[in-house]
Amino acid sequence: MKNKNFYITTPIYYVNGDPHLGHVYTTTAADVVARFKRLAGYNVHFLTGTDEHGQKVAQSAEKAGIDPQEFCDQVAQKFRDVLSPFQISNDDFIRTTEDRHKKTCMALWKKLEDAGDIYLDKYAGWYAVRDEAYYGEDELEDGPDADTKIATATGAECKWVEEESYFFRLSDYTDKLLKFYDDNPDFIGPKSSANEIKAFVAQGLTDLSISRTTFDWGVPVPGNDKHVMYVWIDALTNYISALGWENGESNLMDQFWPADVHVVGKEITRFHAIYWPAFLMSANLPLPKKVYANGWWVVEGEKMSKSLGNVITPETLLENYGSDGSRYALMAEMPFGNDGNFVHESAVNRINGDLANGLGNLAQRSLSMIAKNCESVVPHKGEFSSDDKTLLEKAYALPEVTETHVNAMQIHKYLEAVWSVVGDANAYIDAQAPWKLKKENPDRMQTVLYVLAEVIRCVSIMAQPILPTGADKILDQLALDKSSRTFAHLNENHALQSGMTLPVPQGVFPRLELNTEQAA
RNA sequence: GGGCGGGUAGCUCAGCUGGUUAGAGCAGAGCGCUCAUAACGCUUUGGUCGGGGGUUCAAGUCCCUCUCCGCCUACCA
Repeated sequence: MKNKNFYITTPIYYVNGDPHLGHVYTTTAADVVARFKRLAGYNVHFLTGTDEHGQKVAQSAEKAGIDPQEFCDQVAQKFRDVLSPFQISNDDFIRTTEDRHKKTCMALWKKLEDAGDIYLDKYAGWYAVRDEAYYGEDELEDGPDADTKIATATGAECKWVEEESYFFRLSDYTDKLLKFYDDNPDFIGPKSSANEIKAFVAQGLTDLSISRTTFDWGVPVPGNDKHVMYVWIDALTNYISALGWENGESNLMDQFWPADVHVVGKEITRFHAIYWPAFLMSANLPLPKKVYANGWWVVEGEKMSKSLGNVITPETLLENYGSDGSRYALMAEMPFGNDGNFVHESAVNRINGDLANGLGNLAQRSLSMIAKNCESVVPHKGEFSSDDKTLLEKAYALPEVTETHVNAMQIHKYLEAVWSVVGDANAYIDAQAPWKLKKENPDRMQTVLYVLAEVIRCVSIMAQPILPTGADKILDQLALDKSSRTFAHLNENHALQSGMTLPVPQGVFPRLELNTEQAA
C-alpha cells in the first residue's frame, strides 16, 4: 500500500481585516479538494488559520483601545465563524499567537541559525509603517519635508530608518531553488505563477531581513529579546507548527509532512515558492509537493474595495446563494488559477442552470417517477441496453477521471466532468421516455428508472465535495447508507439494490430569483 | 523601467508539439416532450481567432512588430 495521507493547507489569514469573498474562495477550494481526497480514500489533514502578528495588528488593537491579543481573539473568531456556514471541513485551525506555534518558530529559527544561515546586520532604507515595507529610491516620490518620502505605488509616507536586523542567507539558495524547480516541474502552479517565480529567482536572490526591533507584537527571537521575527518566518512556519514539529503538542509530522499542496493567493506565491522552500532546506526538512496559487475576483467588473463599497462579505454570499450555491458558483464560475469576475447574474444563472435545472431536477423527475410508478422502491433491473451501459460506465469512470483534475487543482474540470454526466442523464430520460414505457413496456420502464437512480447515486457521491448539503440530501432520498458514499462505492458491486424502500422525494436545489438589488 | 499572463461567438472559456468546413457552456431563436423545480431534449443563429508584417504547401496555433487589459516587482484570497 502506498502512502494514503494527504495534507492540504490554506494561507493563514491576516487578522487586520475581516473575512470576505476572497477568503471564502480560497478556503472553499481547499475544502473541496480535502473532501474529495477523503472520499477517494485518503487520510486527510486540512489546515487553515490566522496570521496575527505584526505592526499593523498592534496598531489596530491600539486604535481599538484593546490589548493586541484580545483584538486578535476577536478577529480570529470572525474567521472561525465563517467556516461552518460554508461547510469547511478543516481538521485544525492554527493561530500564530498560540504557544505551539511560537515554540515551533523558535525551534525553526535555531535550526536555521545552527545551519549558519542567520546573521545579524543592519537594514537601512525608506520604510512605510502603513505598508510595513521598505521601498527603494526608485519607488519613491518627494514628500512634504526632507525626512519624508511617499511610496509611489501606495501613497504611503516613508521615513528613513536604520534598523538592526537578522538576515537569512537566501542568496545561498538561488541555485538550489532553481534546481529544485527543474526537478519538480509541478511544484508551482498554475504555469504563469511558476514562470514568474523562476524568472524572479533566476535574477539572483538577496538575503532576507527576518527580524524587527520597531515593534514587539511577534515571536521573540531566541537569545535576543530586542527582536521579534518578521512576518514570513513567523507565518510560513504555521504549516509545521500545526503538525507539532518540535513543539511537543502533537506528532503529525511523520504522517503528513511534506504537505501535498499549499493553496495560496497569487500575491503570496513567492513567499511560499521561494522563502519557504529555502527555510526548509536550511532546516533539512522535506519540501512541500505543490504550491498552487489562485487568482483574484473582481466584482461586477470592478476591483473589490472598501471605498467602492462593493466588498462581498461571507454573509452576502450565504444570503444570496446559500452554502452549496456559494460553493458551486465560486468553483464553477472561473477556472481555478485564473482571475475572475464575480457577477451576481451569472452566479444565479449558474446555480439555477446546473443545480436547480440540472442535478436537482434530474433527481426530482427521476425519483418522483419511481415514487409514483414503482411503489417507492428501487426499481427492478432487467437486461441493460447499450444506452444503459454507456451511461453507467461513464458514471462509474468519474472517480478516476476527476481525480486527475483535482490533483492538478483543476477544480472546474472536475465539476465539468461530473455535470457532463448529469447532462447525459437528462438526455437519456428524454430518449428513453419512461412515461411512454409505463404503458408500452413496464419492465423496460423499471430498468430505465433503475439506471437513472443508479446514475444519480454516482453523480451525487461525486458531488459531495462541492455540495456537501445537497448531495447528502439526494443520497438520503436514495436511502443510501452513510457509510456507502465514498468513491470506492462507485461501481456495479455497490449498485443500488432493487426493492429497497425509498423516502418521499423532495426538491433539493430551489431556483433562485434574480434580484438585481442584491448585486452589490 | 523589468518580468509574467492574456486579448478566440453577446458572456465565460477550450483549442497539445502548425494540417480537413474554429469548439463547449450560458444567453438568443425554432421545434419537440410532459416524468420534473415554467424544468428537460433536439436543432439552430452567431466568430475577417486584438492590428500589421513574415516563415510555410498549410498558422488562433511559429517569428517580428504595434496595441489594449490584468498581475508581480518584499506581506489585501
